[in-house]
Amino acid sequence: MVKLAETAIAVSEDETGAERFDRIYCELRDRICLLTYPPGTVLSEVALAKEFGISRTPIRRVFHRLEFMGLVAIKNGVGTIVTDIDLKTFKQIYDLRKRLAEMMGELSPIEITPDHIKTIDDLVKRTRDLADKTGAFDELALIANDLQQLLSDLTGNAPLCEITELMYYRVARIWYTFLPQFGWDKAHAGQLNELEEIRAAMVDNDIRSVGHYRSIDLQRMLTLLGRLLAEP
Amino acid sequence: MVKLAETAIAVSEDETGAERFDRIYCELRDRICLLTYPPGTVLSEVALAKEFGISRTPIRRVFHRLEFMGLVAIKNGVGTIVTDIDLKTFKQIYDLRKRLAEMMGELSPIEITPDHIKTIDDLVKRTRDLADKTGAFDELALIANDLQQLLSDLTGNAPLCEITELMYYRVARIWYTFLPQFGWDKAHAGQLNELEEIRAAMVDNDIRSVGHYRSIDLQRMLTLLGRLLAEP
DNA sequence: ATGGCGTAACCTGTATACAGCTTGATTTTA
DNA sequence: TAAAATCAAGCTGTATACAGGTTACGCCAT
Repeated sequence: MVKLAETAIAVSEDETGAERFDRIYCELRDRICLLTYPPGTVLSEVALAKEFGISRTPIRRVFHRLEFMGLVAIKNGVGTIVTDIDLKTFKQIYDLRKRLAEMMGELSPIEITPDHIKTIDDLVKRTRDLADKTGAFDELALIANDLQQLLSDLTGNAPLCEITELMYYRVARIWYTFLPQFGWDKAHAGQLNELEEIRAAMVDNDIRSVGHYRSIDLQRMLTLLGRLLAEP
Repeated sequence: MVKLAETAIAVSEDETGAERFDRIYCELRDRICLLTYPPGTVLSEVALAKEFGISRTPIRRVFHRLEFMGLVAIKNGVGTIVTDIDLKTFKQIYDLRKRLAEMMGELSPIEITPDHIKTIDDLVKRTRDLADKTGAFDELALIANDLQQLLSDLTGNAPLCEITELMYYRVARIWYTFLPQFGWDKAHAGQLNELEEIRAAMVDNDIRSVGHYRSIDLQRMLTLLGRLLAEP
């Protein structure tokens, strides 16, 4: 059973409409990214409406947002289907993300605060604690999500931040699909290595290097993947 | 009276739902970008529903898309308001667009076809014909839109193409706001110059230079704007 | 047995009534 | 007179019934 971040959050009584929209949107987005809904899954408006105790209308709004994010395809008369990504597009997005990562340090960089350091320290610790927990890929994925969130906070150029997140969530589930094939030790070591590189750059208040390391790690991922696909 | 591209297009009888959505979306997007609906305008769901002869539901879908594109802000109980952009965000987007333009030639560049040359030739001609038509800023804007469309066609990396367009439309109306302040001759000469530079690069089948010139012109725009804002 | 057709089940799309929110004008009250 | 409360108008948000599209199953004819 996949543990979802939002599951534990109690729904407040006086939740506003926009808040509820965000809550459900993030919930479904995470379910897709963590493969609770693997590619090809048909999502039902009525079923989800019932689950969240509302009508189809707000669910449809969330669906259209997910469609715009590229996570689902809405087909009239058929259903709303979790999308898959072909390898060519996957590589294109990774190439793009590498460039966007480099830009993080170059376009309106911001100051790194102790809070940021605290966050990255926490992520490093969480990852270290997973060392012997072979196969906990879902927890690795949650850490990756939080790292992306941290990098977003470090991105001073708001539109750059926005499209970086867009591209991250668009391929997150595909990355997650391949993760187990790398083997636990390699996957875990890779994540830990990236976190520690980024942490070191953050301690030096060197955002440019943060982006640089991120970019290198994306390339590393591409290389690993290429090797994996070439072998069999 | 602003001449809109879609206005002349006859609505086909057997138009599918998705086609109608695109048609209305493009129509409203252009109205916003060409300042038919200047920033601050309150758009009415019922009025537009009546204009297009449909109910509020599909109009609402278009509104939510426009909101996601950053062109309107939907406020419960108030209305759907055409957004404005502060100068800081404007500059951030231009900085970003400069980088994205450079990438066009570097990420999966495509071959330039005679059709592409034909399109740019046409744009150059249209611009030349405007030389003595002082004050035809709206036609200049339509040409700028078509140029952006052409550059999208030349972008092999699909996600890059997508976010480039996103950023273009987000600031297009702001650019259009400042255009008259440059004076007709300067605005017209600038546009023509960009088109001819890009055309020359295209004839050489040199996409990298196409992106480079685009980037340079975005910088030129920023410089002009900075001078304009510094003077008074 | 098999090919084609019709139909039922299920999906999204649309229209519409109603609820909830915001705002500003109007009325009431100190 | 001024300030506060009230109300009305207009907006978006939600729920729901119905329309339209797609698919797959089953039936029938060949």
